[in-house]
Amino acid sequence: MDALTINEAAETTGWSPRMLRYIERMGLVEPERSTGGYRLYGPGELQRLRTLRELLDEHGLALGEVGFARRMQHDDVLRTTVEEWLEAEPSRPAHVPADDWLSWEQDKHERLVAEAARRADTTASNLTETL
Amino acid sequence: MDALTINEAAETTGWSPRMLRYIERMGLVEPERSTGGYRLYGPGELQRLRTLRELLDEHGLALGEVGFARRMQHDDVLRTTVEEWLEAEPSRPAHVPADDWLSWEQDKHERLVAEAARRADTTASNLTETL
DNA sequence: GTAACCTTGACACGATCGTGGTAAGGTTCC
DNA sequence: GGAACCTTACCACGATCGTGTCAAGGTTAC
Repeated sequence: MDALTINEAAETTGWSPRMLRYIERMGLVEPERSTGGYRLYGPGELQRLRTLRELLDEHGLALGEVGFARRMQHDDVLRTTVEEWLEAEPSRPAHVPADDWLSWEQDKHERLVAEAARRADTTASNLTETL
Repeated sequence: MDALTINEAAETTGWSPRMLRYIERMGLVEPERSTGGYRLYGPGELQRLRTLRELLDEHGLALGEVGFARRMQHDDVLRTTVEEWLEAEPSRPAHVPADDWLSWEQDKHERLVAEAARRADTTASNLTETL
């Protein structure tokens, strides 16, 4: 048998059986089922469960957040709507008189992007090291 | 003065003052400050607050979810890592031995992280130009 | 200069999340 | 056919989220 039942999968992945059902219910890892309804975890699902744990630990994420990311990826309308709202962040209606405000927004944007670059850099080297 | 204080902004947007502070704390709408520290909501912020309400209502989202989307947008490593994990979901190569598949995943990880760092860099210079 | 407004911080409280347990019943396999 | 496993469906419980309210003190504007 090249597929594990839920307790075996729990054993090798470190998740509890309870959590495996929870993870499935929010669409993160959905194993095949036997004819009788048993969950059958193949190598792909097991690998996915292990990397899911790393994903959460490394970035301090919650399961619900990954579930939301998945929802955004699958729902085009949701994704584009959220992205549009976020892109309007340096919100600048054409007729704004305050020069100060504009330059401040500019500064903030520079700070944010610079920080992202810095963080991306350090984390990247950390990751390639530990691999 | 063409900017509203927090209570006035609450009045016209339908959010409570408490919620405006909460929204600011998770980086969704960050108003300017007066010299004395008062929040000053300009037309851009007010518009953003109203569309935020629509965004939540239309898609049944929570503030924390939009905050997470923003975090993903600003943190390139986080975004690529989550997207990579999600993309492994649907068409996992069915007959590839587990070892091959794993190393293939790791290669992809390295490529994506390196790309993220590079893009964060170039995007920064692009932005400062176009502003 | 004072009334009205704002600031941060703390306590509170229902709702949801992450997690465990248990019960009643079906499946696998020797 | 029976032991060991699985299923779904509940109840529970601490932690966090979304939101309100209050207190002590600083700011604004007339």
